[in-house]
Amino acid sequence: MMRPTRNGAQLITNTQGSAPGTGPQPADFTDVRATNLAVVLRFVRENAPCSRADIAASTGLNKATVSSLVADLIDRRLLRETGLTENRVGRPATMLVLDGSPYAAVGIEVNVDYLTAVAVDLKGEALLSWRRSFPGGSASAGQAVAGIAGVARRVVTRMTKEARQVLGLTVAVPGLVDLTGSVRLAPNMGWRDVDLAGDLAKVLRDPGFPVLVDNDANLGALAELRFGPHGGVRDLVYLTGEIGVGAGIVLDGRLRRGGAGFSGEIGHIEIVPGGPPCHCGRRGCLEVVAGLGALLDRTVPGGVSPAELEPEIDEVVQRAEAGDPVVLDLLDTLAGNLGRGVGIVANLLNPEVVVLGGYYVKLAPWILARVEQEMLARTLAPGGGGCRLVVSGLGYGAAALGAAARVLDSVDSGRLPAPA
Amino acid sequence: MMRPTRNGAQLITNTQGSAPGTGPQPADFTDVRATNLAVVLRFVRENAPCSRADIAASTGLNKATVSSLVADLIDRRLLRETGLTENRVGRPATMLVLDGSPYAAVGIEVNVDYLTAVAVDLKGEALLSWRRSFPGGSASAGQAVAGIAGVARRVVTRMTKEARQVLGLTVAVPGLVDLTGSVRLAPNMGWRDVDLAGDLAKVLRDPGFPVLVDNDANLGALAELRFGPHGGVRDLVYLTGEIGVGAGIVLDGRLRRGGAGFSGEIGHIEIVPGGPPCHCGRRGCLEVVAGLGALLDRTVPGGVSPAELEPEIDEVVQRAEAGDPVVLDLLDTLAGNLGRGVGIVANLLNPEVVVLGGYYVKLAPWILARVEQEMLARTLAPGGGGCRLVVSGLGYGAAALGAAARVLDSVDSGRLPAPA
DNA sequence: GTTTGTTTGGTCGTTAGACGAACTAACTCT
DNA sequence: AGAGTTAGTTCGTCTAACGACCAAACAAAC
Repeated sequence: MMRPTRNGAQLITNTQGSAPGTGPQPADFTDVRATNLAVVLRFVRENAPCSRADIAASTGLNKATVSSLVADLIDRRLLRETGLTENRVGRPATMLVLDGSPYAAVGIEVNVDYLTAVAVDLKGEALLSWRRSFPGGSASAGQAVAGIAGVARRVVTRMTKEARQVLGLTVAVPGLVDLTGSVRLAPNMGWRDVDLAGDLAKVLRDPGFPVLVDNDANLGALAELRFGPHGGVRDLVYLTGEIGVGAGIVLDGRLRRGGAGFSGEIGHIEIVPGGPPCHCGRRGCLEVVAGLGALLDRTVPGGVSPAELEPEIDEVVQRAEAGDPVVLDLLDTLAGNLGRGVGIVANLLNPEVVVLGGYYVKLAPWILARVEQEMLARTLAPGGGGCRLVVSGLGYGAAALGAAARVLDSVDSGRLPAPA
Repeated sequence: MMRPTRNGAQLITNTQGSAPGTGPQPADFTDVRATNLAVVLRFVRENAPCSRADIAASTGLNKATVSSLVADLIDRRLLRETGLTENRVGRPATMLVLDGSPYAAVGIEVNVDYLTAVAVDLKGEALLSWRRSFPGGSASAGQAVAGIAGVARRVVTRMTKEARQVLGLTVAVPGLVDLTGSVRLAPNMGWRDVDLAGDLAKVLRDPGFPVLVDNDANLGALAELRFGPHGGVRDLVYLTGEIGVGAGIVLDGRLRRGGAGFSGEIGHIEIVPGGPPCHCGRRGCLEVVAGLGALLDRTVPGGVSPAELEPEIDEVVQRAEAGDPVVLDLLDTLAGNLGRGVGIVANLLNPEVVVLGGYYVKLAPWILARVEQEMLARTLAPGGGGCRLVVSGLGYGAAALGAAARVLDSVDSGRLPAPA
């Protein structure tokens, strides 16, 4: 068996929210420990059930070190010993799995018309999945905060009843979210400069876990990265197909949020110069030529109300299935425009995978081929630079799931709960 | 004085070219040491001259640890003690500076018509800057490799004569370079699948230093990051203004190359649907509506020969200075199109800075304002999300300088020369 | 000049934690 | 039963950061 190379790992140092301009943090022994604990945790996540010996062989860590790390993780109730292996030569191995029972990660997705809450255990398995209607578009920001906090509280009490400790809460918002978790602009919600993370922490008064806020597309990308069928992909772009279009950008294995946290605003890239007007005041934005709001405006007489997005999409699907030439033509045009947007992404970022999410999933049978064809035709690198176009399998709760995944990510990168 | 927080630094672990899919590398003590050596080295680079006590106070490392690390770096001839401080209360401090004398980092920029070689010392100060004409467009790849190797050899012997050890050589190429340093496609050079890094290493037969190859825009971005006046910027995009247009993308402090290394191909994003044809076979690419090759085709009668790019640009500048309305109009159109490209970048990546490089520098007086205006008008985030547009001050050797910076980067991130 | 205070930088002992080797445990196969 | 194999633990070693202390070298106050 090949011993893995050990050339230059990146230590986890306590640089969570380090000020920009702060150079690289110095490291000490606790960083080594944190790094290795995270390594073992992630290995078990990806290879459960597995033995201490497996971990040592695959990671290159010493057997003794692995034993110590595993004991630590068991103390923290992150791992659990399960049965022994049988029918094998040699001493049977005690297998290890993630302990699903003591913790929960909570994600809430805020939308114009509804609010989705999910909780998952350490393994990422769903514990709870709620969907409530929610007057996000019409309520004030304060009311919205109260509504979100109410749901969060109910989720937390439910988890507490199951004897689970909540490790964190992340809220997904469709809009520009800065790096502090403050919503700078969310047109569909009618929000501007709402310090959602701060307000929520205040309303939940000392919840005992971190409260984060991020963009829905970013969190959708995290959901795909963790729960999607893309083994070990390090460069991925997720596209939300809602009323608007947003992108979540993962490069080298991590979300890239840009200088202020506003990356991924692909929806307002100009695709058709002089094209139809967009609510943002410009013309020909990707959102108006490949977004679903604009599509429905053209297929549904009398315009689209955000609250009724899903049934209207279903109607489009039915008409497409029935072969309605008007709808098929609109979908083909949409696919062409979307393909041009994907082509831009492929040229500029060269991701391994672009995932179509949201309602694009339902429309995939009629748009996927054309989108891919346009993307390939527009990338300089042969074969799109290896970029694959796939359809999300996560359904509509992707951002909420990604919000929960965000919590698990912080655990995986070293923020472990204290031992009992 | 505030003690810096020490919460979660990222250790340098020996993961230079770790296989994709390989999880995070486990860490051991040597990683801690490497991380801290790099921290001290970088601190001195940014704060020279400074004392051991300064380093300890600012980094949070223990004084004893700093002494040990500094001794190690002095052994490796990376640091040097200089004089003592005077006229201060207390014991005078022995000041430390980067030792400029024993090492050199070499960068070579390959272009269609010329070849630029630079060498810098540890401080980044230029030791040598050559520019040779070079029949890159007409020669075969093999001849080109021989030519590059020849120049490299001369630089190395020159450095050796000055008693300097060459720490590495990086070659900048205008084209698609994969992650192994193989040139997949360089239209202007007429190259396809040339394993430049491998071939050079072979021709230089065991040069004793690593030979890397990267895209010219990527390396331009590194040059801006290290030598440009952008203090501590973590998200930056560099645009090359040559015959074509390329982008080098830095996010969270590091180059992001994409899954295959082909990121940054902004030149072949479709800006004007149905626009003028591009040599790549498509229409309306940024390159043909904002590239300098296309500009010169319209201003210089009889088309442009790549070998004469600079004088022709100078002629455009003269005509612009003279107020030639045709040229001014063309430049304004170019600026509008370029601004749309920059707007795409700002929306998608939200960099703190976009740097215009190459020959855009000479044209800046006539294009900068319009480019910025278009960029701001097209970004969803207010104020362009904080994105500043600046002109490079590095001149034409930016990619070569960045190639050398690439070598220094690898030193800064822990790849230190062995002690004497 | 003497004293006092301040700052630098080094020494020494402590400690965390990874590593290697040896060892024990528990099984299968012959 | 014995040989072979694999798992996991124990123990001693070693690296390197850390805290405390100390001597050196200066300025300022007296």
